[in-house]
Amino acid sequence: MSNGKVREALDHESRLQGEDHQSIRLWLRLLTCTNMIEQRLRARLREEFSITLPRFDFMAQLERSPKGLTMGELSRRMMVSGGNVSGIANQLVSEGLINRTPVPDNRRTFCVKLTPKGRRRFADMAIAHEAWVVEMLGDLSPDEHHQIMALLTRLKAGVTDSES
Amino acid sequence: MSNGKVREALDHESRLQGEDHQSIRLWLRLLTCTNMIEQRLRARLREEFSITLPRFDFMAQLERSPKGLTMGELSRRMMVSGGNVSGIANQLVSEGLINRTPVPDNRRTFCVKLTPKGRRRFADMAIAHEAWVVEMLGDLSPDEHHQIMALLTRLKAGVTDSES
DNA sequence: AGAAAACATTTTATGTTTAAAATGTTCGCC
DNA sequence: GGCGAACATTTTAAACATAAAATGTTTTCT
Repeated sequence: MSNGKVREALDHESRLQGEDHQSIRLWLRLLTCTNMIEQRLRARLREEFSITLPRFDFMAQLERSPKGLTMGELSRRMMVSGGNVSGIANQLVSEGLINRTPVPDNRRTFCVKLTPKGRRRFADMAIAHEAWVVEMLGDLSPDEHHQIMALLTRLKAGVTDSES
Repeated sequence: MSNGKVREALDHESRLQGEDHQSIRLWLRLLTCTNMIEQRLRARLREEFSITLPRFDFMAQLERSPKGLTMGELSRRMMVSGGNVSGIANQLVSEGLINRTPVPDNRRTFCVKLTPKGRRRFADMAIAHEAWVVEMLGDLSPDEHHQIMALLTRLKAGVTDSES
């Protein structure tokens, strides 16, 4: 955070216009954009497919890894706690959309995969989901897409670096 | 969503490289960045001040509107459901950090404000919170800040427009 | 081999979030 | 004035999320 504290101390009043405040505004803007999109997707998935966003995300991770994933890997990729993944998995298993098979050479882990039924179900949803995202982000030109991706890459790296 | 469905039908395989997929990737990147920052802030607020992020956000909204806000307005600004705001408000009232006063000419609404105690409490947290955000986003130059803000503004507008 | 550390997952308890129903209030309109 | 629609909020039930403890498994070290 370099000079944040110093400026805070020296210049308490004009801080509201300073570059520190800029970071807050950027963070809030980022949060707003993400929340808007997320809520829209959540509502539509519920309306059209009666599914929740976490369950959809879970299935999306598996679709992207046809060979299957462990619970821990799913937890890491979805950035949620292990217990949470465990609960969602139970529901999807009971609906017959995924299965948990033991791994021969490591009895601690499960390999989680989409069932054929789960794959079919997900395929339908994915087409609609992609269309919704394209509809929301489609106003940006390919060039703008590139720019914002590049900047978010930089941002992500900065956040990662800043972990103590 | 323009030509998404058409390309899907004509070119099922190369779609993975297409511009539709680009939108998905951008959305996922956005989500990842936001989640990373959000989880970091959530953990630190809990460690240092034993407060949750929603409660902090609630107080931040009130700090920004010294004249007070209604529950509905808070719900809209925080982009969470009304019932949620109601629950958080109850907790903050019981801790003496906010108060809910009836509005004379409209008995449906409450005017919610920070108490002096709430204002003092928030001030401490806000300084630390701002430092954390600056630490995470501070790697970006002022120029990059501007660019990404401008692009997110465009993005936000596009999302808003696309609501049926 | 056997103890201890590390690991992967599940369970438990607590708390948050949401959608939808319920409650109470205001406004428009006849 | 009173009926009904729209409004603001709270309550309720179900889903989701987390941290911490518990369970069972593997690895490491001696």
